Amino acid sequence: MPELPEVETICRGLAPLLIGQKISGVGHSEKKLRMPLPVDFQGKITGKRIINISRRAKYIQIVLEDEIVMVVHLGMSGKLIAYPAPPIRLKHDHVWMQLDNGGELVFNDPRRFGLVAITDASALPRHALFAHLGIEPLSAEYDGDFLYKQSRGKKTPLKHWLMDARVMVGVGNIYASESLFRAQLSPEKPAGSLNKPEAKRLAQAVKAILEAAIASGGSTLRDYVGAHGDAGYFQHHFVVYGKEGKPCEACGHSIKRIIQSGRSTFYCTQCQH
DNA sequence: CGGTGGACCTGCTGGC
DNA sequence: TGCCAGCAGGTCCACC
Repeated sequence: MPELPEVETICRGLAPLLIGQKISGVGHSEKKLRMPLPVDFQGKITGKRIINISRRAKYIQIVLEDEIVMVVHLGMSGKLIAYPAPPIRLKHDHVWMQLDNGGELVFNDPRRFGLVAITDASALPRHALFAHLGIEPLSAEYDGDFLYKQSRGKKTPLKHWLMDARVMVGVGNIYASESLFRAQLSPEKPAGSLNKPEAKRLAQAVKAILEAAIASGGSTLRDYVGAHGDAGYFQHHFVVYGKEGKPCEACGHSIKRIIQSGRSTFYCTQCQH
């Protein structure tokens, strides 16, 4: 479901609602998520105060007192919502945490590709979920030179390469297509065939798309909502994603949909090479 | 090692 | 109206 801009939006929305609150009670379903909940999940977080909220890749990190970090990944369909008062239990609610201001933080995920984990802050970088993650695309180190070097020798199509979290994190199916259109690069072009100007264009395009999406509060397609349960609106700015058969806004040529690694890719065969 | 394809889930939509 | 194929914003793992 959510890519970097959606996760970032959720973190920014949750921070003022959660920081300083104490988790006074915890409940959970018995359904298996991508990973089982930690042993003694309730015991590990009950009574802890929330110190900070941050994002790494598509993971939400909720830092608790005593150097404990609760990690939440939303998978394809997850939501993490802070309610001002205890809500009615919904189908697919998997974890709910009462806060000492009377509110409740709820993780709901119909498809259960998401997860909730607990780790020590000091162990976080070496945690299996984080150890092999690539660069943050909004960091200063992410630039044309980086992409050029990383892509040498790679035959992988650009679209798939952009979504490889071992190279760079946060770019998913929507923003990969949108970024490649902006960079005027074909999703089928082998990553290793990028020249330096193309790599620079791609780095700038990815940053620009992600930043614009964050500024719009992310994209709401089916069911993504932010921390307050509200929708983003970057979907209205999609240029190619979901636009199969529609005219390219640059040249008027019909937008094409292809399948790459089992996922839909949208692009303009006239503008992108 | 690199690349592909499937697995993990539920829910919604569109075509018949 | 009902049914079913196809599709969905992610990640991991087995296999060639």
